[in-house]
Amino acid sequence: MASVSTKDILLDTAEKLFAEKGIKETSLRDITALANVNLASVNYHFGSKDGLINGVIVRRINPLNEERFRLLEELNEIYTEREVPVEKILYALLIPGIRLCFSNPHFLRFAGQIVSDPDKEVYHIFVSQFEQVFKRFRDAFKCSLTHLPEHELMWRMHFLIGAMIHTWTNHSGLNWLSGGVCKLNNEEEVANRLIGFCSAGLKAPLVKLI
Amino acid sequence: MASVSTKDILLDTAEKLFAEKGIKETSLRDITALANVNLASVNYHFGSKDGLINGVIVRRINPLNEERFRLLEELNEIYTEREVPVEKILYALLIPGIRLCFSNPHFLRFAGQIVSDPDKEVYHIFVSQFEQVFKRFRDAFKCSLTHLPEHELMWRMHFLIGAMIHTWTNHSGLNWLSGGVCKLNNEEEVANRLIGFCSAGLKAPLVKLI
DNA sequence: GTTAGTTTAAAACGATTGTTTGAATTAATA
DNA sequence: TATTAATTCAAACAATCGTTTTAAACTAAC
Repeated sequence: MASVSTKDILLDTAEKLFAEKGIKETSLRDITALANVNLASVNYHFGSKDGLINGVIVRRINPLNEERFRLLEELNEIYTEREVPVEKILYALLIPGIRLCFSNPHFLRFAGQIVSDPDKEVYHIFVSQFEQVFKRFRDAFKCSLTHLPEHELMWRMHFLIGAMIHTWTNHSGLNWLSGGVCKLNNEEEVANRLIGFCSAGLKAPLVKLI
Repeated sequence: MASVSTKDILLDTAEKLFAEKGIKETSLRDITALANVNLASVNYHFGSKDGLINGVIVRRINPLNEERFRLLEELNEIYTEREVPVEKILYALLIPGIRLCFSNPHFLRFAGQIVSDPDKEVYHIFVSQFEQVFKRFRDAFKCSLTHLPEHELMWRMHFLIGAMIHTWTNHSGLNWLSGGVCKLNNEEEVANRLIGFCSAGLKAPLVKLI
């Protein structure tokens, strides 16, 4: 009992292989072989491969979103009556994911695959979890960007979410594209750059539509 | 001969199904059944499934990138000696993809899957094609954002690429997240919003790193 | 009209997939 | 310790996959 359970070993190994090889490209035999457990244990503990995928998601997603909400709550307590700076809200939204990228390089690469997978019902599990986050932070931004029409705000949130997800999944790609110039030294540095970019985008003057 | 060739029917059908169901989730039998051609014709015309995937990519990628370069060249001819506005460069980079999204809703959803797929060698085909685009536009931005250190510029390009890809793959997701408020009326409108967001991000003041 | 090259047809191949089975083993309980 | 429940194990299952094969049909040039 003091030792790590088969269930946890499966979750860890699946998370790692899903991120490295892709979800569809990873067979249950790959996972159980690397985890040194029996093939049937996946169906025993999780019911199916989809159950395992689901298990990998929920283990990380809830703490991630709770941390976002906690940070946002902290801001509301500090900035009573005053306007919360956009950068602070962005920090609450973005830093939990970036921290997770550094502490666990696997999960959010795996998450990125899910977001761009059009078929899976797993996609809806993941995105529906994000719906609450989107709404809470939309309301927070609304209070600090009062001049911005709501649909314009949501467009811009859409773009920043794209930058966020791409940072999750492809930060090794930037190292390559930049010829090694852009390195990922620490999480605060990445967060600051992303926040700088996105806050400017959110605060941009309204575009004149033709 | 005047009729559409089997090869083209296969490319069209594969592109459509890859985008709708996912690459791994689409079997050659799915494709050939919908295309009303024989199963073996895939291997005859393309050698393998990977060959077909490759065919779907190269048919669209080259015209896309050529259009980007053409628009960039036009700018260089117009703005001789003068600084090219960042918005104009962004337009050259972004509008070909957005136009493709509207004229062909399938391909760039398919492309989004490839970008977030860590395993496939198809990924490298796709990304290596983008390497030239990245470098050409990096140099263009460099001339118009002279105060910005190169590595900072590349970070910001990384973020805008994320916003771009997310716009390709998930613009239906925004419609859903926004509760139908954000609609995709026409390509120029989407482009203007994305350009507004990204140009502000590129021109943002330098962040002070701790 | 014959022939050579190209394309399609139907069937089968071998490999891999997620899943299930039933016995063996371990752990927990009383 | 005896009994029960929980877990692990090796093996097999049925389905699906990409690919290959062999024959038939078609096209175009001589």
